[in-house]
Order: sequence, then structure tokens, then C-alpha cells
Amino acid sequence: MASERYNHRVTEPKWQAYWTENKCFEAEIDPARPKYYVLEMFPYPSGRIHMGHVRNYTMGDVIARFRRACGFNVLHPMGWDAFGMPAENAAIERGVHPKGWTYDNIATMRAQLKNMGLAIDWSREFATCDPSYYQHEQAMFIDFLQAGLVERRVSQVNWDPIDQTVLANEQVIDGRGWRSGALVEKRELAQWFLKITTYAQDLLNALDELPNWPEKVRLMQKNWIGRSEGMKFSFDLEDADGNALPDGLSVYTTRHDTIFGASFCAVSVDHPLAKQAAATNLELQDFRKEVAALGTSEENIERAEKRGLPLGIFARHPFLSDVRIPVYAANFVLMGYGEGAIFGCPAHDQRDFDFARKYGLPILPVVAPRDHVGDVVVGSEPYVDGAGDDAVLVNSAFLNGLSTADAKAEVARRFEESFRGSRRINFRLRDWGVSRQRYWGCPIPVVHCKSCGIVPVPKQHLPIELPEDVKFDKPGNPLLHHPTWRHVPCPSCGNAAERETDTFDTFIDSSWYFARFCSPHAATPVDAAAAKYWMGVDQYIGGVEHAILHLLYSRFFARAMGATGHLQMDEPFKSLFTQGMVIHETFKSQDGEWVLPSDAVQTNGAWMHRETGQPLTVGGVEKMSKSKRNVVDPDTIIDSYGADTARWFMLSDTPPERDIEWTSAGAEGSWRFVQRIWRLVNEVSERAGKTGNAEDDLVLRRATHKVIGWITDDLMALRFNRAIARIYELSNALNAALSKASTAALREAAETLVLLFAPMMPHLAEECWVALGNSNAVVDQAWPKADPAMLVEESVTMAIQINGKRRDEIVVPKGAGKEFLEPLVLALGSVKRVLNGKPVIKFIVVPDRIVNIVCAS
RNA sequence: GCGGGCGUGGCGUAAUGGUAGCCGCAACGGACUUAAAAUCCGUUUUUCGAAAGGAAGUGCGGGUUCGAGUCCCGCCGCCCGCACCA
Repeated sequence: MASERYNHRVTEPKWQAYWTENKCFEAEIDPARPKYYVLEMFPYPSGRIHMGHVRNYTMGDVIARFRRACGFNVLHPMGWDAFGMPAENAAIERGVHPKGWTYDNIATMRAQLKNMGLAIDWSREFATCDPSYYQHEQAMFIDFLQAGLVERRVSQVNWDPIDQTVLANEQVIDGRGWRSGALVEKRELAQWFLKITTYAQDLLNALDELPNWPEKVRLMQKNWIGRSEGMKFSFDLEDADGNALPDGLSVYTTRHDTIFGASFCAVSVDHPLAKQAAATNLELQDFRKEVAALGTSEENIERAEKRGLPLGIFARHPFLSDVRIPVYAANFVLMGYGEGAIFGCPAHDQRDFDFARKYGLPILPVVAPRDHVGDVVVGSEPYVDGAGDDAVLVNSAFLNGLSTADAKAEVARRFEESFRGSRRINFRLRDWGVSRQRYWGCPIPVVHCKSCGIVPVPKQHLPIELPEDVKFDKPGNPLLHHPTWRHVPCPSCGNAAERETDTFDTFIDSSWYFARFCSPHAATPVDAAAAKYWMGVDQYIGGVEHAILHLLYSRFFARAMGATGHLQMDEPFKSLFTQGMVIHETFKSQDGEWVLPSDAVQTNGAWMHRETGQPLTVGGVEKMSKSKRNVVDPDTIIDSYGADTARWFMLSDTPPERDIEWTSAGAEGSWRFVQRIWRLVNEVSERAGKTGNAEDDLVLRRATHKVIGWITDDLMALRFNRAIARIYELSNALNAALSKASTAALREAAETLVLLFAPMMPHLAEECWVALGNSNAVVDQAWPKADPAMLVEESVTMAIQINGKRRDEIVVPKGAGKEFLEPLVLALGSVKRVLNGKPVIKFIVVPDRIVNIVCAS
């Protein structure tokens, strides 16, 4: 009966079971149909799903169901990014095993996701900690090694003292570990590196071929790769007495045009020259320590003044035989970029300027605006512009009068002629250090042998599985403390050798999972035929926080897999969408403790604690986080309102790329709409065999077919909030027509409505479909098509403007032209009144939209 | 500092250069009810006006256009990303 409420607790599990039993979402290769691969960034099994997951997976699910209805062969898989530190922390804190903890979490979260009613092919599910997954990762690493894409080298690494592991540059944020938040230290360690820099140029170029990626993300990657065109050249060095030193000083610059403005050279404190000088210079030793301790965090950089110590040696100016400039060790020169050494041109660089001011070094201007008059003077700021054609070189011998570009070319030519230097393109991008001194990760499949050196594990010995009998009783890597695991014979000579005890950065696991989903049970990492059919991902959805790390690594991995014959597709993600966060009000008690929203109640406009009655202060609306306790548990919402309500809320009102604020009022609103739809549909189904007013039928039918077109366009463009507004419109139109239109028109509108919201609220759609008397399932219905005949309007309402101001409106036949409109409009009382006898200068008609009369004002 | 984005009712938002505010939330009024909840109907940018009907209005100041929330120039504010990268 219509009076009965829609009961999600019964309905939702029923339809979930139906979809599962009928294998509705299990994807199979079908060359006859176009494929569509929808993927949301797979979750880390932290314990329970959060609202961010609900939003992300709802969006992906709408796309999957919509595309499926449109006739695409849809692949929509799910898996688990299952290696990582939290599992080890749980082991340390609670004595559970990382493996058990992880798989338990997966079981919980899988059940939660299933409650959401997602159209996922669960037969393809895997976790990255499954040996059947990571063995392929190990095999590919060996291939990468043989292809020269892997290097082991001793390097200064970012050491996280809390997690006791190395971090990639990308994982250091403001000088702190991205996970632990600990101040990162510098250490020298032998590490494995994936040579992402091999593809620096290609990774940069290909960004232009990703038009369906957000501009923001492409820019972030561009900046991260950081290409700069410059020159590497060397200065001759001499000691204080003018005796030539054996080695030169190699520097990198992008402003070689300013060479005549050079007044000092500066090297990093880690530069060999600085280290060498420090051996006999106590002051310099202290300075090096101090700089190392400061790190490179943002605040430090802001605060740190430019400082340096002279090394007591001098560089000869390459073009001025009588000029020599001092060499400093300076805190603002980075060893990791260029040559770890620069020449300073204070007049045209802010840092050099600050440094020169502090140490009284000459500031000689060598670039000036083209239209400058008289002597060029240095003000309180360096002149750093002048890249274009509006600046010329001055005080620069043979460069005088040239543009900066021409001057660069001339300096480069002279340096190259004299073999003193060469043009050089530098990238900010560093190779990817992937060794982690942790247990819960993929073991790196190599053996260290005293006689053979580094020996890759033969592929037939893979997977190298993690031992399960490990202890977490002391800091550091449990694999290193395991009594037997690492002791193995050398695969090459058979003598006693040791396994690598480092494991992979977990970002490797997530750098190719999308390819594995194409053939999750294949004996090779990727089955070529499956990948050929399914790849690339047609729509990838995730948080913008992965704009650099995960997305750049994945693009690199696709290339490396291409070089080793595993994948024939450089760009894995054709379209990328970065969704906004879920935010929520925060509450604080009087003693400054964060309070759960579920404990906050409002009485007479004031917030108080549900139990203690203590008044609460309302804080900002912020990202849901455990620390601020402003979280809402999806389970609670799904239990009380149903998955469809939660899904509907996540798609409503706010555009998907923006942050959405979860409110209980909004959730209740969504729930009411679910009930309203149920009531409407039942009223329609009870209204059998009634004839209606032809006029009302037409109005309803037109609304129905117009909405089909709108929603189709909106879903194609991922404008979920707009699609939802249109659904409300159609349901309002249906409601208004209930007592007036014929049964046929009502049924058509109701069935269309159900099909249109089915991607968003699939359970409700199925139940309504049955209530309307259908014996099949919505999941098998094709997407509705608008009847063009219903889109043709005979008359339109046109606005009438006078001098751009709206004065009236008029209903006229569609397509009415100027000849028809002019006499009609000018005869209107409202128009006559405003014109007040003034002559019409112009009569503009925008067909079917607007009439604008221009008259003297 | 560099780069990007955004600024519209009480709130979330909508608007191929063409009637600003669709749709939702909240609020208010009414119906139903013994009552409440739920539901249904209606009102809701501001302002003047009894009404009819005016006026103003998309952060601020200019410009282009018959016409600007939308395009251009200059500001202000907020958000995000990057940052001693030579």
C-alpha cells in the first residue's frame, strides 16, 4: 500500500543479493561492445570506511551504472592498498599481527562497501599484500633492474626517526615525514632507486595530451618535474695567494647572461669543496652541522637569513682575466640541485642580493630596462625581470645592448667553443627512492652475496614471501631481526648470502594495480589481451592529495612496464577527476576537548553536550578527522537512513569537485525525498486506467523528455548536483500532474524518473520498478532516450528589454522573427509606457529568447 | 615570492554573452490532526508601495557590447598547491 513506508533495511539487502546472484557486475571481455573502465582510488584498509570513501565510491558507482545502462561493457573493480605502516603500528601497540589486522580490516570494510550497493565486480578483488599480487611486482622489479631502470646507490636520504625508515622526497612535507610528522633527518644509506628521471621530459610533455585531467593537477606535476634550461660551466680556482688549484668549480645557472654581474660563488655545505675546507676549519664544521640541523622546512626557509662562510679560495672570472671573486659555503645552496654550486649575481637575484648585502659584496647591475636613461642604479631590490625583449645588458663588455635571450646565447656559444661549459636542461624531479626499512611491505627480491654482489632472485623463486613469525619488540625493521629469513644461499654461486631486508615503498603497490584489475588472476603481471581491451582507465576518481605522488608514480610505472613489455600504454588514466573532501562542523567542550557531533544537541539555539549538558562552542567547518572528532560513521547513517539516502546526499547540492558539508538536516532531507519518491510511485501505480487532460499530459510528457536530455548530459560531465536538481524537477512535475494527467503519461514519467535516478539510488529504483508492475530489473534496463517530438515547443516565452532592462514578456510562436515581433511588441502597453514616444533606434531579436529595444535614453 | 582557483539570497548552489537566483536546506504561513510528528499546499534577494507598479542587486572600480554573474583591465578578500631549484 502507498501508505507504507519504504523500508531500506529490507529492500537494500534484497537487491544487493539479487545483483550478486545474477552476477550483474562481473565484467567479461566482449569485443563487440565498447568498454568503459571506471576506477576510484582503492582504499587503504585502515579499519572502517569513512564518509570520504562514501563520496568517492558513490561517484564512481553512478558513472559505472550510468555507462552500463548506456550500453558500455563496464569494468568497475575494487581492491585494497594493503601494505603500510599502520598495520605495523597496530602490531606494536596492540600485539596483533599486521597480516591478521589487515585482512580483518579488509573483511570489515568489504562488508561496509557492499552495504553501499556498489556495482562492483568483486570477482576481481585483491589486496596488494596478497603474495599472488606482489610476486608480480617483484618480477617486474627484476625486469626493471635488467632494463636499467633501477639503481642502487648510496645517497643522502630523508630519514624519519619515528617510523625509522627512509622517505621519498615526495613524502617529505615541510621537512616532516608525511605520515609521522617527525622532523626528517639526513642520512647516508645504500638505497634502491627507480629511475623516474629517465622519463622526466616525457612525463612533462605527455601532460599536454591529458586534456581530461584537471588543469590544476597537470600544473602541479609540471612544477614538480620542474624543467629549467640553463648552462653548466666551470670557473678556474685559485688560492688566496693567486696559485691555481688543480680542479675547477662547476656551477649551474639559468642566468648566464648575467655573468658580468658575478660577485661571488657559493657552494652547498655538502659540496666536496666545503667538506674539504671543513677538515681544517672549525668554524665551517659548526656551520655545516647547523645547516644540516635546520633542514629545509618552510618556516625555516622563511626565517633563515642567507648566510655563508668564505672558503678562502677564489674563482677567476671566465671573461675578465683581472677579476677574481670569493667562493663561499652558503646555507641557501642545495647539493641536490644542479651542481650544488652557483655564481652569485646580486643585482638580479633576490637571494644573491640578500647575501651580498650581508657580506658587503659588490652589487653590479648588468641588466636594465631597454628604455632606461643614464646610469643604472641599484635600489633596495634586485631587478629580476628582463626575460623578454624589454631589457638589455649593460656593463657587460661584448654583451652590452643584447637582450637577455641573445646574451645567453652568446655566452653559451663562447663557453661551448672554449669547452668551458655546455647548455644543460635540469629537472627538479629526483629519482624515486623505494627502499623502506619496514616489515609490512613487498620484499625486494634481491640477495646480497659477498662474492657475486647484488643478485636478483630468479623469477621461478618468486614470490619472496614475508615471514609471518616476526616480533615487534624493538624499533627498526623486524625482517632484520628475524633469526633465519634473510640467510639464504646465493642464487648465483650457492654460497651463504643475505636477502635484502628492505621492502618497497607502498606507492609501488598502487602504481600498477589498475592494470592488474584487467586480469587479476593472470600468471604474468598483466595479461596482454585483457589489458589491450580494458586499459586505460576511462574515468579515474580520487582525492587531489594524490595529484603528485600516486599519479606521477603510476605514469612512470606505465612507461617502465612498457619498456619491459608488460603494458602498451604510457598514460594509464584517460580522464581524472579529483573530488572534494567531506567536511563537518566541529564542537568543543569548555575544557577544550573536541566533541563528537552525535553528542552535540541544540536547544533554543545553543549547543550543549547530550549527556553532561555542558555548553559547547561551535568551531569551524573542517575536514572530517578523528583528531577533531567531527566524524560521522557511514554505518550509522546507512543503518538509520539507508545507503540510497547517503548516496543521494553525497551527490546533491555541492559540485563534486568542491568540499561538501555533511549535515544531519541535509541527510534527513535526502531521506524524505526517498520516501516521497516511494509514495509518488505507489500513487502512480494505483492510478490505473484513468484518462487525463490532454493538455496536462503534454506538459508532463514534455517535462519528462526534456529532463532525460539534461540528466544524460549532466552525468556525462559528472555534474551530479545538477542532475539531481533535474530529478527533483521531474518529481515535482509528476506530483503536480498526479490528479490531472492520464495513467499512461504518469506511468511514463514515473518509469523514466526511476531509470534516471537508478544510478544514484539503485535499491530504491529496483523496488519502485517492481511497484510499477514490472517483472524485470532496472539493472537490465537501457538508459531512457528523449523523444525528439516531445522536445519541440510550439510557443516560447520571450523577455522584452528596453535598453537592456527587462520590461515585460510575451508568449509567441517558436521561431518568431523580427517582422512578426516588432509590431506586436511595440503595441504592448508596458512598452509604450516606457518608450513614452521616444523613437526606436534598434530592434534586436534573439530568436526564442529575447527582444531588446534600443531607444534614446 | 611563484602558480592556480573562487567571491551570487539566511545557507548549499544554478544560470551556451540573452528574463539572475533552477533545485535543495532552513525559515515563515496555511491544511490535515484532540495534539504532536509525518505529509500536503503556499511564501521567501533587498527596498519603496495598500495594491498596481517602481528602484537597486552577482566582492570593489573601470572597459567592451544592443545586452555582462559570464569577456577584458586594475584593485580587495578568501582558499589551495609549490617554494632558498640558481
